[in-house]
Parts: sequence; structure tokens; C-alpha cells
Amino acid sequence: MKRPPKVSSITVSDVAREAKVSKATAARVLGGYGRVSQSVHAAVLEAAKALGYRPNELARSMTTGRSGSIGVVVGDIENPFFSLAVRGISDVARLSGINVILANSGEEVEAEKSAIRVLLAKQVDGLIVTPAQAGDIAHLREISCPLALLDRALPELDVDTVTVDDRDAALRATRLLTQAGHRRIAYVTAAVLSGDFRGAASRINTSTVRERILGFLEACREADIENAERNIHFGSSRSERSHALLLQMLRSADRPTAILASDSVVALDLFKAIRECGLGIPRDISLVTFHDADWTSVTTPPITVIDQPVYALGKSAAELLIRRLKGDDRPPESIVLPTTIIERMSVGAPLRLPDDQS
Amino acid sequence: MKRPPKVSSITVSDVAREAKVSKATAARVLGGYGRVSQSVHAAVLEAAKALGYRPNELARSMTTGRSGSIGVVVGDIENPFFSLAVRGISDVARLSGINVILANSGEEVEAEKSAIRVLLAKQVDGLIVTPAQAGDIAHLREISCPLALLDRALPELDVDTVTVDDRDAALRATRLLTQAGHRRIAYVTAAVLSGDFRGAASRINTSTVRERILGFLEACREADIENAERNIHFGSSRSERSHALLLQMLRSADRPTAILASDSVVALDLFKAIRECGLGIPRDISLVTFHDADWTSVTTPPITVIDQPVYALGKSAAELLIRRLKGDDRPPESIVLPTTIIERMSVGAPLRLPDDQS
DNA sequence: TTTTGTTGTGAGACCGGTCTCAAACACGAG
DNA sequence: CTCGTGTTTGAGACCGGTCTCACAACAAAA
Repeated sequence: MKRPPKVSSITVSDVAREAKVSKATAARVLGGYGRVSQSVHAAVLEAAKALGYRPNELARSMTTGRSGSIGVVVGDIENPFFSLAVRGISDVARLSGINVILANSGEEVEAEKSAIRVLLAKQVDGLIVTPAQAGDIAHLREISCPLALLDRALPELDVDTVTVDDRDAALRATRLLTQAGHRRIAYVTAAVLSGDFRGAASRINTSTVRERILGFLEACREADIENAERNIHFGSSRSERSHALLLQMLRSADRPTAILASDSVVALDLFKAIRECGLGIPRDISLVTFHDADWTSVTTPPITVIDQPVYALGKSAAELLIRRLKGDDRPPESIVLPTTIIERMSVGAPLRLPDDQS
Repeated sequence: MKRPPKVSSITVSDVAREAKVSKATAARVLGGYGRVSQSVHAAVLEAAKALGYRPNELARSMTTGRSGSIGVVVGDIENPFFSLAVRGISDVARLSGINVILANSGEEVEAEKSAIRVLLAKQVDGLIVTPAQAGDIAHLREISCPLALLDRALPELDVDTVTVDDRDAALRATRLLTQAGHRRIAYVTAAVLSGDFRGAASRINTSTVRERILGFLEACREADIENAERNIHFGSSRSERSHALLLQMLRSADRPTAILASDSVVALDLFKAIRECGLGIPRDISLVTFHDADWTSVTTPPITVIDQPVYALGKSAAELLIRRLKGDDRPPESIVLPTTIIERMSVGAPLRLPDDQS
């Protein structure tokens, strides 16, 4: 049959033969373990250099059981939020000599499952996951290595978790809007709701999504806004269909006078849609979004944002995970990072009076 | 149900014992090779399921010599250009059941070398690299597996390469500026120049950088602009220092009236700097950039850009590489993808007359 | 009936490392 | 000079798969 082009690489045995020592001794030098006399040590190193020895990490991992790498599964690498978090993870990992295998779930559970399976089969020492859907987490339960959750907590899963204070952030951001006089406020999120929602916010079990909605609703309640749930829009994605839906919302008679977006990708799409409809920010509509993406400061007007410590999010998750890899076994920790609101120019008073139901 | 702390994973031998067949037979079923009778096949599968068998990809790779994964080394995952290219690569890889190990070089050769060493040690089957510096490519020469270059060609390295028509793109973009009447045009790039430059464009051996400069200079020559080299700014990065340098350039007496930026990150920084200086686009200064990043269409004014087929860039590179992994051994190919210019509102006539040397 | 395939199965080598164990050796003390 | 302790070293098992090879069982051909 077809044999792979046998690029006979140099192994410890080859080096041992060249250095005229046993395989075990050569391995000790090359692997940096055990004790070897100075002279032999030098001889082996020289032989290795002469032959151009390169260790086979795979073989090493096989016996040690450790692969020296962790797997990271995020929803969408293209989202600057994740890119930045991944940098935080990578930077920490590099310091510990651990490398990162990145996988994209596209926010789909099936892809996530598959990615985790592959990563696990590759014997990653640990896993950092941003779970796509909270309803389907059996595959996360079955993970046999340390696991850390990034950005999204799963109450049913007792593992290390790093999130931001989503509820408070949403609360404060929404207050900004209610205090400006808005009463028809929409929350637009990329999250997909599994099953029915209608007033059962507590049943949503992806923390990020739930907490934000709870914060949003709380602010609405404070302002005596009824039926605020009605204005929560799920499943906004980078697609034509989703964009059309936004346009429809913006063109409806009772369009919102203010919108809170769940991430910068959604916000950008909203920004474009608002423009397309010939609406002005903040004159006709106010906009606030999660994530201080770099573009938000250069639009006209610049967008008021909830600044999340994204890099720190990734960094902390990696630190937690790596600490655990090193043998720490205290009970799972949940870190909640604070957010701040950066007020720019995208929030104004509503054009029509609050009680105008046109 | 609680799992025993012992993570001793299930191996083929365990399954074999459970199914009462030999290890070899169980392996045949589990590995999907060789011939096995229907009845035994079913029995093994059942035993595997009962025990919860998970193959150890590492062990498998060790004997086959194939790891089923490719390594990708990019300059900066945070740059949307690379995120998108990586998506192109991932999508193609997934279709072939190959997975991607991503590494970040931060555009530093040493980090690149280290990343490549690690990936090679992990026995990746192939490598896609965006070389950080063209001067230092010995480590790329030594790579023993198929290699494909992404976005940046290396004339001294005869391997599969996918780039865009940088020279032509720069030429056309610069013409846009000269035809609008500009004569003091700057080209700002993130690339770091090793050694001296001064008129020796042909000596720059990173294709992307060289070709763009050649295109830029050609357009300047067509317009009889002298000393255009003087206005090429290297090493612009996401740093304070670099930002200060831009401000300095914009505040100088003979500041450029038009700028061409090498990527969207640089362009965004420029955009902010221009604002900070109280200059208006395109009234005081015109701006064109490589890469149709999503924010470029929402600024005021929206930015005229060179639209590169970034996704296709990654896709093609992956296709080329995977084809080679499958045994194709025709001579290395160089694919050059076309670009288009999307004219928006950031180019105007210079405020002062062309020959005003104030 | 004997010969010749064909197919299914088991035994065991092998990949390239790590690591255990015991033998070989060095050296100071008794 | 012998003994005990400690250091180096080599032989070989092992990790969890793949794969070669030999052989048994059975079927078809001679």
C-alpha cells in the first residue's frame, strides 16, 4: 500500500549509537532527567548536534501522559472579543511553556462537541471552553481533564470559571438609556435561545445571556417599563437574514428608540442597519454595546460601550487552568471581573415623548 | 455519577479483552482498517461503547507518522486580516478532517522560530506560515514537511505560495491619490525594515512589502513626484511610541496630504491620529488602506480601501498544502489573487496646490 | 480427495520516547 | 583488604496504537 515517505528522523537510539552510550543514557541527557556524568553529557549533546536530533514530542507525550498543550474552544475567532481573549490565554500559556491548540465552534454545539473530541484525542492537558449552548453540556461533563469556562458560566458545571459582571454591566448600561428618557429599549444578542423564553429569564442557563437579560430587565423595571421582554432579540448573526430582521425591527412603527447590543459584531451590524434606514445616532436612536472594540471610538458618533477586561478574562482563565494542571486541587473557583462604561456620544434623549405610542 | 479519580483511559487491549478477541482484531475494528467479520465487528463496537473507549490520537500518530493536523503561524491573530485568513484555512482543513494548530509570532522572527520548532515537534503534517522577516529564513529552509506561504512570498524559498497582486494594488491605490492632485503622499506600513532602505526597494525581500513599495513608487514616478521614498514609514505598530511618531508626522510642516496604509490596524491608528490633530478627511488629508476591514465602511467618512480576498487567501493556501499532503508532487505553485479597490469617501483633492511647498 | 485460494484471527514487532531496576563502579570508612 | 554507600550506566519493559506475518478455517477448483 501507500507508505508515508519515510523521512527517517533521528531518534535517541541513533544519538546513543553515535555517542557510544546506551539508549537510556542518551535519553537521560536529551530528555533532561536523571543523572549523567559531565563527560557523557557533553558527548551525547555533541552527537545530537552532529546528527541534528529533534525530539519527537508525540512519543514523549505518549509515555508521560502529558502533552504540554491545552485546547481552547471559542465561538468565533473572527470576533475581536475572542481574538483578544485568546491572546490573553496564549500569553500566559507561553510563559509556562504550554502551547495552545485553538478550535472554532462557530457557536454550534455539534462543532463544539467535535472540537472537544478531537482535542481530547490529542491528549491536551486541559481545556478552556466558551460553551455555545448551555442546554447541551453532557459532553462537557464527560471531559476527563481540567476544564475552565471562559466568559460564560454554567451553574450546573462546577469548574473554574471566569466571567465579567454581566448583570451589573447590563443594568448600568440600560439605566443610561432609561435615564435619558427611553422607554422602548431593545436588547439585541447573538445568543440563540433554545426553547421558549417569555418571562422565564431564570431558565436561561448560559450565565452571560441570562445575567445580561436580568440586568436589562431590572433596569426596565426600575423605570416602570412594561413588557420589556418583548424587545429582546435573539440569534442575531453575521448573516443576510439576520440583517434583514434588524432592518425590519428598525422600520417598524414601534421601533425601539434605544438599543443595547451584546457584542461589537452585532453592534456594527446594527450601526450599518441604522444608517441604511436613514436614522441618526443618537438623534433617532441611541446605541450602547458590550465590548470596547477598537472601531467604536472612530465612528460618528463614537459609541458608548461597556468595556470588558477581555484580555484579563483570557489571562485569568489560563492562569486558573494552568494552576490546576500543576496539581492544585482546591475547589473550583469563579472569578467575576468588573466592567466599566465608557460614555461616548451615542446616547441621547428619545425624539418622541416616552408615552407616544404612535 | 462519580468518576473514579483514576483517569486510566480505556485502550484497545481493554476493549479486546471485553469483546473476547485479540488486541489486533479489536484494533482493526476501532482503527477502521483491515478486514473483520460482521459478527466480531459488532461485538467489538459494543464492547467499546460499553467501556467508553476513546482512541488516543497521539499513539495513533506515532505509528502512522501522520498527525492529522497542520500548523499555522501568523503574525498577529488580533489583526482581522489574519483572523479571516485563518478561518479560510480552518474551513478547508475541516473538510479534509484535518485540524489546525494556531501559533502567533507577533511578527517576531524568534517567536516564529520557536513556534515552528514546537509545531514540528508535535509532528504536524504541514505548515502554513506568514514569514515575519524575509531576511532570516534559515529555519524555514530546514522544515522537513510540506510548507505553504501565506500572503508573503519569499523568492528564495521555492514552495507553494498564495499572495495578492500587491504591486498592482498599491499602484492603483496610489494613482487614485496622484490623480486627485496629491504630491506629498506617505506610505505607512507595519513592516520592519532590516537594514537600510534608501532607494533599494528591490533589496527588500518580503514580497508583500517590496511589491507594495514598488507599486507605490511607480505611481509616484508616473506623476513625476520626486523623492517619494522619503515618505515611506516603516514599523508602525500598535504601540504608544509608534502612535507618537504618526502624530509627529501629521503635525510637521510638510505633512503628507494623502496616506496609503498597509493594513487596517495601521489605518485605524492613523485615523485616530488624524482626528487628534484636528485634521479632516478628506479635506485636509486623504486616506486609503489595504484590507476592507468591517469598520472602514462605518466611519465618517467611510474609507476607500483595497479589498483583498483574505478568506480566499487562507482557503487557497490550505488547499495547496492539503493537496501536497495527499501526495501531489508537482512543482511549487505561486497563486496571485486579484484585488479590487472600493472607492468610498476618504479621498479628495489636496487643500493646498500641488506645487505649494510651504 | 487433494490443491489452491480467500478470508478472519492472533501473536508479536514496532514507533520514539520515559522510566524502573539492578549491575558496575568509585570512594571513604572500618 | 573488605564493606557500605552513592553515583553512573545499561537492559529492557512500557505507553497505545498500527501493521506484518503466519496460520486456521472454509470454499472453490482440479
